[in-house]
Amino acid sequence: MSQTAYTLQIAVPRPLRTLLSYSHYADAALPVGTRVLVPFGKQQSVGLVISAERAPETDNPDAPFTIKPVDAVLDAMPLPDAHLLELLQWAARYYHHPVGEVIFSALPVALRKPKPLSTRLQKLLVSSTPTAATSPNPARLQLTDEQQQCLHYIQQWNAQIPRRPILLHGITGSGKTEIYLRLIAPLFAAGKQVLVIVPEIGLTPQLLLRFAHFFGDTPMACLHSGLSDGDRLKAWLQARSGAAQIIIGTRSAIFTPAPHLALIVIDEEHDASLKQQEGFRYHARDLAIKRAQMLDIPILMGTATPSLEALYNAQTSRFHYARLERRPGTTRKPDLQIQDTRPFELQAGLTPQSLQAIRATLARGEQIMVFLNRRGFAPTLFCPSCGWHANCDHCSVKMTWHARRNRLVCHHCGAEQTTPLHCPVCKNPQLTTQGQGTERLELTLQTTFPDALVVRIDRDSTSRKGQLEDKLSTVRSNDPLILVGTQMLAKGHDFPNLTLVVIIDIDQSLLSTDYRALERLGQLLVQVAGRAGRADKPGRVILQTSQPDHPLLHQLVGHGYTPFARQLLEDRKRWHLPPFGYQALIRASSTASMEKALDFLEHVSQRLLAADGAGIQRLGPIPAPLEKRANRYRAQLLLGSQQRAALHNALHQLLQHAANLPGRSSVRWSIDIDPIEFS
DNA sequence: AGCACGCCGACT
DNA sequence: GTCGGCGTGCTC
Repeated sequence: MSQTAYTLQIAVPRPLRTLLSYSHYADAALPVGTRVLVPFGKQQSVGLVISAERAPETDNPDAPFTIKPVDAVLDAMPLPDAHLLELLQWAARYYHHPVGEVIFSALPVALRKPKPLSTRLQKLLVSSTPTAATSPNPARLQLTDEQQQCLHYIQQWNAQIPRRPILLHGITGSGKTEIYLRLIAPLFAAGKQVLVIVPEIGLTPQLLLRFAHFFGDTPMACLHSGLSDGDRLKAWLQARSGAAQIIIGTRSAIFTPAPHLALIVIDEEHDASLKQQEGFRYHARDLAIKRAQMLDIPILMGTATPSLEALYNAQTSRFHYARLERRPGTTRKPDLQIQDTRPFELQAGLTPQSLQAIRATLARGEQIMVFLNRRGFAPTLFCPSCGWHANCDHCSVKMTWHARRNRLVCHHCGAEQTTPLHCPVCKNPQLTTQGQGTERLELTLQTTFPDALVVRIDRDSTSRKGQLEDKLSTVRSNDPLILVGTQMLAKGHDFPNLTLVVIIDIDQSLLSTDYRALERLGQLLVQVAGRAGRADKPGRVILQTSQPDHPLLHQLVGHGYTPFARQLLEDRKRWHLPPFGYQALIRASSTASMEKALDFLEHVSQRLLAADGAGIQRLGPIPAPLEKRANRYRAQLLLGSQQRAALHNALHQLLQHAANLPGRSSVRWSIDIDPIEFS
């Protein structure tokens, strides 16, 4: 039997911006997505077939390289399917990231090595015709009229062509999950699959429980960071085969293959953890929208605090927009008030009114949360006599003092050192701490309220396994207590007896130069405030600040999130900032000096100007807000344009030359499309 | 990313 | 004279 010669385009997991050509002799073309082993320079590499076509009869005599044959075919069938590969290639172009790195970073780690799938795991791949799923658990809540109405709208929209993504803006506790469940349930009888993306808060145990309870024994695959490589691969293969009908996971789960995918749900659409902040910097929400569009399936994004991008898309009718404004069971919204800290001598970081409110709440047998987004005891250790501050040796930041461990810790690089007994400069033995951290807050609250139970929840107090669960169950016992915590407490948890939230130290965000800081603060405040007053008890939220007259803070407190966000959008429009303009951030870092990083970006900037980038606004190069981190000097160049295409064309041209930009070897550099983090 | 090649400083 | 530093180039 004569075999046919094929030319394959192969992606390899290296920072190459092209595919490589290999030859292969076989009876039939290898399917797209098949893993192969290929010769690569002096080494071998795993590779993935992107295309296969019949090789020309005669070799091109002046080809710039010789085409080598693949060494081996690793699997009997393709792993990512054709649709997923198309999405990944689109993402590689959009994010200007090397295609092989994009593709392989989307695969489970176990598939990045040149090792064939074991026969045991191959069995998981055998495409199962999904059996008619058991009907969902009938133990369901009755929908409220508002929820019913909302569900009805969404179902109508989903029947319309062309489709639009749907933004579900529902206040905390309004029952967004109920809507998700009822949209998902009808899909299973037809053997369909659904993909649910959640933020990384321990994979939202309550959401997971809710799903498990509602859908009974419908096969579910969970993909989160706690999984071992083996378990992750298994879950992935079950989704790939069609056997797992509910696929629920964090950011990277957006790359799970699902042949019968019929709906994508993005929970907490506004959440920053949906954007990868290293390497291939994709946004899972945006890729989900693209994926749904490619498959022509519905996509639903839920949140209590929509991103400005999503709100703008709703305003301009690119998204459908549904609202849930009522909490079932209670009618009262929490009472929000701003508290000026300036006239008072703070005790434990709290104003007399806040302390009084805490005392009264404890007396009623209810719970309080004091929210402070800074862990440790004190953010500064300094010498009052000569002014020395404990700085990190590796970063341009002050170190945080942790009392329990009696150590200085850098929250940026993790470096630790023992607390000095004297000032290293003037030998003064009286070193002083300054500022508030959750550790100090816990201690001072305990001293102020000696009879109260004080529970602290932050990264430091929950690092041991089971510790977080223990603390959460203490809170859920509903005994009166004071909860002290960071970010970790902002979302996903439901504490029925919590009726007072005190938020302290938000001044940093109000004064920040980062144009996204206020949006994030607004989202955080609303999310934290949403913890107060569940069930039948009214909630109260006290916002301590030394900027009580900040107009946007008033907007938020007085009129709520939507007018606040509209105001922010007006500002963004005026300055042509996203979503009214498009941005890309080029970062460079050097171990040698700031100069090196800035020089490199200066070359980048010149190249852009010389190329078609004349219409691109350039801000920088400038040192990054965090100038030095983990021994690397960091600089950035921010690019902006009102035309997305113009920006992307300029970047594309720039990258043609990226391989020979001067200084490229001594700096580490990266491109961030649609950046949301500027530090 | 890895790996080789190449061109200058301080070693037996 | 050569060992090895890392700046540069290449992988079908």
